[in-house]
Amino acid sequence: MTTKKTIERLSFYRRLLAELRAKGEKYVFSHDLAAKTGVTASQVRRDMMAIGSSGNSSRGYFIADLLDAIGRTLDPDAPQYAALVGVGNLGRAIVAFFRGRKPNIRIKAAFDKDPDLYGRVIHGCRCYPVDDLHRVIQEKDIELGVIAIPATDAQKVAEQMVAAGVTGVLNFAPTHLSVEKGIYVENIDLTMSLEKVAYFTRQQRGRSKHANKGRIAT
Amino acid sequence: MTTKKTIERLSFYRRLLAELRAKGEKYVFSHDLAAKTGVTASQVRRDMMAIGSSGNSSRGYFIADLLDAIGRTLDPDAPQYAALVGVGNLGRAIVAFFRGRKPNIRIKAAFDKDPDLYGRVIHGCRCYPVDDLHRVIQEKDIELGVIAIPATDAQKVAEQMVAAGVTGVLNFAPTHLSVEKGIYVENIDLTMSLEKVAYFTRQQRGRSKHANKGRIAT
DNA sequence: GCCTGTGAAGCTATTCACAGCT
DNA sequence: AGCTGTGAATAGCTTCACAGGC
Repeated sequence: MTTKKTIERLSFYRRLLAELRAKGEKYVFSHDLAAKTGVTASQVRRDMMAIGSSGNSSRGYFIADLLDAIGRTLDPDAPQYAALVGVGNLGRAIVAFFRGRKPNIRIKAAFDKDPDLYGRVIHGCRCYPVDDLHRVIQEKDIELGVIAIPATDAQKVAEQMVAAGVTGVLNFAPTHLSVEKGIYVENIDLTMSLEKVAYFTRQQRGRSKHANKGRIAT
Repeated sequence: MTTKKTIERLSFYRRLLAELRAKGEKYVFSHDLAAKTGVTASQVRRDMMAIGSSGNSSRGYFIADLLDAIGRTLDPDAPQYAALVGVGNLGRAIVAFFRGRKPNIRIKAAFDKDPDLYGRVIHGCRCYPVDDLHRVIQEKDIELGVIAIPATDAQKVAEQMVAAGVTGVLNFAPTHLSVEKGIYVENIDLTMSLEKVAYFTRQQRGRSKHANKGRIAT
């Protein structure tokens, strides 16, 4: 089975592999990839197994094969569209960040309650009033939602999105979204992450042994 | 032991508890907190145990006690300062986001290689050239770093930060930072998170059973 | 000799289930 | 009756270690 943690690492390996390919490399050993991504060699091999990719004892893994296999797992066959709610500082940064990055996963509409934004195009993405959320999501065939608004309004917006047909949400609001089964929610909580860094940094003051290095943000 | 996952949940419980307190509530049961945060009641009780907080069978947990105990665990005794590198869209959003949010964890300086920014104050945070990184980090007694620059430059900047005395890093660059033991690194990878949402959303198309709800971004 | 693929072992995290309290 | 605290059970994830291949 392709588990959550494996999916995260695949996304990570892929970037590395793409770099290697760009450098003209053809093959890679599990321990190379491991060293570059900060995981163990066994882990890399297990992950490759999980996506049905296999290497060869003398040359390691064939990079083109790996990239194909990872693509088959991670990339949608048909494009998937996302809508963002909350065109504040964070929302704009998110739109800018994803612009053109993944051709098959695109933020196609942005919503906000500030009327000054209606009709404006922010980093290539058109803004709509939240009232049009249902209509626009359905018209544009959007299935992913990105929530970048204060915690107080997040639950309501999530419900509206789901009602309109969204089945996966990336939530930046520091609150638990309660949604029906079958809707996938991924949370990114900036405050929590910073608190975590601050906490473990304090823990490590002095005794620098058994370092508890954070990994890929899961 | 207070493990990584527990720390994440504590940060989360705290927000809920603060809201409850604001509403005038005095006590809370583990299953209430559980329902509101999307974890199980046992989990809540285990977490409270981990920070040495205990409840009472008839009223549940005393909210003020929990908040104290969580604060003792999560909050630094003395303020901890952070520096951000990369005053692009994302960097600005991060600075704006944290501004005034945690009095004891503050972003005190921002660095960028764009000379137009030098001396400017972005969302209350002064910008410096990256060349001044070492000096400013030492002068301002900064121990946390936030990296919001492209992957290509991230490793180099991380090394400079560590050399200047930073011991914990929040990394938004989609790359593995290789740092010496004893330095804590927490990664937030936006591309990966969106890919993950897209992936699991596809998995759930059709069969909506055994929903694989994402939790707190770990 | 050094690599992959993988069963088995080892860890870590979560949930169960129930004794004990109020 | 319904809650907390917690040993024991379970589930999930990672690493070990080694057989087999080039």
